[in-house]
Amino acid sequence: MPELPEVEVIRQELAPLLAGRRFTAVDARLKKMVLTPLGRFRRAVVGSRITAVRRRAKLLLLDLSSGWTVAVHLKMTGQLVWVPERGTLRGGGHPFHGALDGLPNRYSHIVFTVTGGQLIFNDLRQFGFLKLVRSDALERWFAEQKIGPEPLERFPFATFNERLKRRPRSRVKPTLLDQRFVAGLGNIYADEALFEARVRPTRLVRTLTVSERRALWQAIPAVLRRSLRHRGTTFRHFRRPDGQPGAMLRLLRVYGREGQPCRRCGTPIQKTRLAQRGTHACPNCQR
DNA sequence: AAGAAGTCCTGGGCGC
DNA sequence: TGCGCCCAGGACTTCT
Repeated sequence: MPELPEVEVIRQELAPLLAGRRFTAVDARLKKMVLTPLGRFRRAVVGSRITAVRRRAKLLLLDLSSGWTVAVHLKMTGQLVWVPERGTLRGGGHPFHGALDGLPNRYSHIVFTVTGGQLIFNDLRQFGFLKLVRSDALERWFAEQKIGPEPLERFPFATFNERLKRRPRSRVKPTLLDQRFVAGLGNIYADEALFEARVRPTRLVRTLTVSERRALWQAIPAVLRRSLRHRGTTFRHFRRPDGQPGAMLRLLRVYGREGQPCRRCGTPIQKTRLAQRGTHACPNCQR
């Protein structure tokens, strides 16, 4: 469930906490979470300094002084929590399934000891992963996966429209969710962007008018930036590195609002299933 | 080539 | 009170 804004919030908040610190130990309690052979992983990480904390798509990237980068994918329930040697975690009093109680706990699958604290990878559903990639081979790795353009960086309409033209027969929402089409959207912000652009999620790409394409192209970064300002959406599991939730949930316009009045026209928001995903839309203002 | 379905996994919420 | 079932969905794989 962490999508681009949530991963970016983690990056922004983790970067000053980790910059220049050194890994002194790695405790891989659940080995399958590390996609790299553990001996190699440990040799690259332990003793290395963290030189940068970056993000590409939904991947968080920890650049190390050893020339390696630890790529972290949180998938749906992953969390990266910073526990300082002295200090406390604030849960924020949000409804939560206990995954931050008493860290490290049964969901803490990887525990990094860092000078000054611990960096803990929690993941209730164990879908997330860590992978070691040579820093100078990262771009090649992204290219192999065909990860699409970053919507908050250079993202010209012409490129967006060209990409739409390549998949005329696809429905628009599955297209937005495809990381090869555009990087970083997940179920929440795909629904939010379609609402913002007043486009039905089931529309075939080839039927979108130029003004609808433009509206969608504008809506994507607008929705992501708005979430970023509010430090992301905490639906269940998303936590910032200090354990606090994001504040975007109550500002969402369609996601999670089935039956509630559309904020534009008052029509009850409908929830349907599209490509095996819960899909929220206003049946009146999305055409 | 697109789309449906299966896969990983746990806990919450529901009906009975 | 408790059991069985479905749902949540990121991204990959397999089948149609």
